[in-house]
Amino acid sequence: MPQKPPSLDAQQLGAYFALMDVASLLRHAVEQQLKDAGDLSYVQFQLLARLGDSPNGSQRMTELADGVVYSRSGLTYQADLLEKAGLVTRAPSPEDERGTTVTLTDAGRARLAAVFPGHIELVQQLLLAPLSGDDDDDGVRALAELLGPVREHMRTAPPRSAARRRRSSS
Amino acid sequence: MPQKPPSLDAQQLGAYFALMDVASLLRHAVEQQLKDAGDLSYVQFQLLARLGDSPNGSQRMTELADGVVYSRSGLTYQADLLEKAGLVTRAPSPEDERGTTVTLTDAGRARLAAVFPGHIELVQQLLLAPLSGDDDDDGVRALAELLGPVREHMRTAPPRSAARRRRSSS
DNA sequence: TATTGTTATACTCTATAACTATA
DNA sequence: TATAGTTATAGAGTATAACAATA
Repeated sequence: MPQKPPSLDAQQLGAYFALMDVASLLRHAVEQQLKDAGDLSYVQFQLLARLGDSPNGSQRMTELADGVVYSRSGLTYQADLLEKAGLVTRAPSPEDERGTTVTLTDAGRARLAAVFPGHIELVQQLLLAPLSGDDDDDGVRALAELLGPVREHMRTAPPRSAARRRRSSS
Repeated sequence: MPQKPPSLDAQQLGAYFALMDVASLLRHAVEQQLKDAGDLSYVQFQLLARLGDSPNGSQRMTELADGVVYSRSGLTYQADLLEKAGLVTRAPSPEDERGTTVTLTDAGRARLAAVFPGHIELVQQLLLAPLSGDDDDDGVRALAELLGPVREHMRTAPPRSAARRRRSSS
C-alpha cells in the first residue's frame, strides 16, 4: 500500500495541538473546580453523572467502564473510593451473579447537585463563551458536529499500536 | 450582575463532553504510541518538541513550563528524566545565573525523529481523517479556527476557582 | 525582598497479573 | 473454558512547601 505522507501541514498540526491544549487546560480547571466544590475527581464525576443519567441510578461495572476508564482495576479502585465516600452502593447483580451493580445513593445525587452549578458555570466561561465569540455563528454546534463523529470513530477503531491484549494466544 | 442560567442545553453539554472524550481517547492512544515507539510520555514529547522548535534547541525552564506543565516541580521532575535519558542538557543561564537553560541533545533530536512519523500517522488516522469525513469540507481548518481562540482565552483568563497563589499576601 | 529552580515528601491514579466466583 | 470483578503491587506523575542561590 502507498506510503502515507510522513508529515502534516501547519494547519493539521495546529488543529491537533489546539485540541490537546484546550482539553488539557480545560481538564485541569475542571478537576480543580470539582475538587474544591465537592472533593471529586473528573473521573469520579463522570461515573456519578453516568449513574445519574441511568433510569434507576444503577449500572453494571462493565457498562460504567466503557468510555470512562481504561482498565477494570481502575474502575474497581474508583468504585471503592465512591463507595467509601457513601456516594454509591455495590451489590451483586440479580440476573448475573458474577456481575456487580453500582447504584447512586441519595448522598451521591446530592454531591452531584452540589457540584454541578459551578461546573457548568466554569465550562460556560472557559469553553462555551469563547467558542461562540461575539457573533452568534454558533461555534458550539459546530464543535459538537465536528467532534461527535470523531468520538464514534475512535471508539470503534482502536489504534493498531494498542495491540489487542485479549484472547490469550498461547 | 445577572445570574447566569444554571444549566446548559443538550448541545452545549454535547460539545463539552465530546471534546473531553475525544481528547481523552486521543491522549490515551498517543501516550501508548509514544511509549512504544520511543519510551516517552506525552509531556516529555511536548518538551522535546518545543525545544526542537527553538532556534538553538534551547529554552529556559520557565519558558518551557508555560503551557506544558502546571507546576515548577513537575517540570524539574520531567527535566530530570529527560536529562538522565541523555535527551537534554541543563546548564545555568548565561545572562541570569538563577536560571537554567535546557538544551536538546543530538540524541534528543534523534528520539524525536524516531517517534514523529508514527505519531503523525496515528493522529492522522484517529483525528484528522474522521474530522474531514468523506466530503472535503475541511473540518480540520474549522476545528483549528474554533479552538485557537479558545486556547488563547484559557491562557489569559484563569478561572476564578483557581485562586491565585502568587504574590504572598501576608 | 522577589524570583528561579530544586528537593523532600505525600498522594492520586493507572496498569498488569494473579486470583475467585459464577456462567 | 470464558467472563465479571477484585486484589496485590508497582510505577508514573503531580502538587505543596521548604529551601538555596541569584537579582
